[in-house]
Amino acid sequence: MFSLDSRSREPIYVQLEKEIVKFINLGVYEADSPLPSVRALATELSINPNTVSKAYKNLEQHGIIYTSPGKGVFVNKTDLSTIHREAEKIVFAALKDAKNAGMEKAEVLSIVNSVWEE
Amino acid sequence: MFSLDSRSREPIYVQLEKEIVKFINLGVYEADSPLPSVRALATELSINPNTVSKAYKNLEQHGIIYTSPGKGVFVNKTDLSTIHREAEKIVFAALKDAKNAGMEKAEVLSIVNSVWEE
Amino acid sequence: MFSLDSRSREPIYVQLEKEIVKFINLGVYEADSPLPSVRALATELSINPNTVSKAYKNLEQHGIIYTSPGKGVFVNKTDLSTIHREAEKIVFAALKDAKNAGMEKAEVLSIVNSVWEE
Amino acid sequence: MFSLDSRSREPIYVQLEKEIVKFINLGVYEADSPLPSVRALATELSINPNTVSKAYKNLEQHGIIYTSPGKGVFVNKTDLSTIHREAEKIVFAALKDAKNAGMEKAEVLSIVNSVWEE
DNA sequence: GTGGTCTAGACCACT
DNA sequence: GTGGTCTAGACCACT
Repeated sequence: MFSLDSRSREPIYVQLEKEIVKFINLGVYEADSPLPSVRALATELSINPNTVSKAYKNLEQHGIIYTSPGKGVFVNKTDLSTIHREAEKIVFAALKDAKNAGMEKAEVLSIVNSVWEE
Repeated sequence: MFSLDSRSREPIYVQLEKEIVKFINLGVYEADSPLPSVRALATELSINPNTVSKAYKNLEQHGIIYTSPGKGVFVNKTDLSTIHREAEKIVFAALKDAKNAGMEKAEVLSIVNSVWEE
Repeated sequence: MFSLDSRSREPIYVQLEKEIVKFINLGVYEADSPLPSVRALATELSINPNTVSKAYKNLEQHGIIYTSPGKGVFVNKTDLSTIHREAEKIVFAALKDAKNAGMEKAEVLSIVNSVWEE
Repeated sequence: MFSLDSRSREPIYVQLEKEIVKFINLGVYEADSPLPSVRALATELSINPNTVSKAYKNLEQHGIIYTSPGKGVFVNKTDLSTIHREAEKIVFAALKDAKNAGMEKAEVLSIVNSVWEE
């Protein structure tokens, strides 16, 4: 299931959001598939229900999932454009910082390859 | 001088570290050049001396600068290998996340170009 | 609990770091044990939370503890190699100074015995 | 002449004191030998005269040198007992810390040998 | 509740 | 003048 790293500095709810988006992209969840309930997921991942709630709420605001009160949480028809735009911003910022830190274009390209060739 | 964005989510001391590294990479500061004193820089940037101190201390731990209490802060013979390795990690993580978020390799390459061609 | 000497020339945060490492070595804290919270320890030791934070942050940089913001501070799987190397450097420097100050090898050996025989 | 390291965290005046004591121990300076004047030494070492003054003053308080107003600074009949006792304290403290940090007796002995065998 | 960031301000050692 | 330590206190994000 979703893998989280409690030792990481990245907030748990952010990790969880990324994992869910990843699973949707991998096709594990299709449109209208149900996601685990807040309680169930919290128990399974041994984290605070508030943390799951926060992740779900954020994903809902991005239009990635929707909640049907009394029924549960479901995956939306996949429109990942907001997620996309955010990812672009993050990549852009990371690359700009890397350039300022003296990284060469060739280095970045080799990292890009290592990530996308695997 | 160093440009900071107080409204950014990124801590001021982190922004300051990046700015200083950038300036060193640009050749503005050479080995053994003095950096502005903690107090002077704090006044100029309208931030607290402790915040400047924190940035300087972190840069010192990365071996980028050295500080002589009573004399000031100086740029080290530039060994940016640790900074390099950190930048690599950050870029790697950002790209992995972007891939998981559904970003295509072509998209990243175009971002890489936009950053390095400027 | 941890004993500190506010009149010592040694900074409180350094004393605190040494005390914590000592306790870990004594087996008082095992891997993943929680350390007292920043606030709790500050109150108990009658020092400022920032001072505790500083000690914790340094120990984290040495890989001895890890901290999950929102959850607490925990002992890492004990890899004390960096601490070891630092202790070696300090001992080496102290002995070299002692030799230069005219101390005889026999004297040092008797000090070594007095420390390790207890 | 005396070697100082401006990058070290150890105050310059302390380094200077140690160097002078070392030279006396090595027999470079005998009883009643003149030491360089404050000004001359400050110029030669490119440091602040106040720093030299401070070192001389401390050595005088330890009975290691004496100043003859109008004549200069001279080495005393060598009674290094206070220096000795201080070195002992420092070594003792360093070894106690090292023990608490998990260092084994055997390790220390090998360090002792490496320092005294050379 | 938890730790992280930042400010304001004091005091100290060193040059 | 310089940086280092420490306190007091506010505010924020995360669980």
